[in-house]
Amino acid sequence: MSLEHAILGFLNYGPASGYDLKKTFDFSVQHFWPADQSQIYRTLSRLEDKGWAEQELVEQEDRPDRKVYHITEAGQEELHRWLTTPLSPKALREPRLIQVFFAGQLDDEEIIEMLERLAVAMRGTLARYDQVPQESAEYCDAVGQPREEFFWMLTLEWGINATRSQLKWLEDIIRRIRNKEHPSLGGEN
Amino acid sequence: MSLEHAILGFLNYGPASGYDLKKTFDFSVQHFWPADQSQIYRTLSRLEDKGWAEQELVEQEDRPDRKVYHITEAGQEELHRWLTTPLSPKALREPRLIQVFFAGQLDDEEIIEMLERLAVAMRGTLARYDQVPQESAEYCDAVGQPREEFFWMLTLEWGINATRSQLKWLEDIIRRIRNKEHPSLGGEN
DNA sequence: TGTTAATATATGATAAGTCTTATATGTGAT
DNA sequence: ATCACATATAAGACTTATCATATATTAACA
Repeated sequence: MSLEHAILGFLNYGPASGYDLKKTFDFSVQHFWPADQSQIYRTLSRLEDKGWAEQELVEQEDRPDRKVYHITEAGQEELHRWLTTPLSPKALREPRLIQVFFAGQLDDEEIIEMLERLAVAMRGTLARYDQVPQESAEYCDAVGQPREEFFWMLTLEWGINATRSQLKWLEDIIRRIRNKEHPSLGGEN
Repeated sequence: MSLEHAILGFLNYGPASGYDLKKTFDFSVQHFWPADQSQIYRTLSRLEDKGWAEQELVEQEDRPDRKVYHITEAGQEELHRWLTTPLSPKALREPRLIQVFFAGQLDDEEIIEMLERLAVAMRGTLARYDQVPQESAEYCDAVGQPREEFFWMLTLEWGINATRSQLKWLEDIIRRIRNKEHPSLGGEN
């Protein structure tokens, strides 16, 4: 399971509470792996059950007590094992492509609307990617590991690259449909 | 939920049983939406509960009886509604990027191994994409709708385009790491 | 004769993720 | 004085997906 290992990955940088982790997810990997708050807490206790993390209660006076988790040796081994294990292709799902696959059942105007909406969403994604380096700069500084930062930026590059190439393709498709370079609804074209 | 609507999409081409649908999924959308057999059957009965599909028992003498499902008017409306509704960005998950994100925790050899393995998987995906047109030709002929075929081929193009651009990016990264253009483990680079 | 594959459907157990709500405290703004 | 917000954790209900297994029939194959 990916969330388990993503959490182990972050714990390997240093101890953290569920609350910390939620924030970390939201400004680092949120664009390719959004994490639910309650799922983070549940996963943390599962990590403890498996012996991959240990809990430490940190009492606070002005705020609610924190449960800070540390990665264990077994956890580090598991993280390393997972990082060097290929993911099954079943893990990959593209719900947007299902919409494209069945788009022929819509009329041309609706299709163009749908594809334009996809394009708008992608341009939004690209705009958000521009913000990520600023947002995560603080965290990068805190961790202060240039090697880590290199790979974080790689995932950003991946996202930007993938989104750009998909957007280009999308724009081409919209153009082709606008030019009626496709079989029409009910026609034999 | 995407599986529900993907099934509605296929039922909109014509009646089908769970068994038929499993085969249809396996040679059409399997590369971006693998479907579990038992999940297909459960989803079919859910579609019936919701009034989006109707069951018809087709008795057979030499083989087990079939439960053939037809889409209803309500089902067609729901399909249309879904096709024209934007998907939430939460639906998108890239487990591979989690591995890249934490790759800095591996040593350089392991990273290159991991990335090479990703590249091999992607080349395999590209090779499989080449087969899809042949595999689905039979189904396309059966449905005989050139408009549908156009959009099916679009999803293929999308997949090929996305995989190619990601592979190119990956190869560039591997080259950069081989050239030591990244901060080293434990170093201050 | 026994085995495997294809046809056809389905349940049970489990895993993983989402959405809502609850609880408790402190701070700053209106 | 109250309202919203930040800090902090967590359970309940539900949805969706996966994995293993069960059942029943026929045909091909060794």
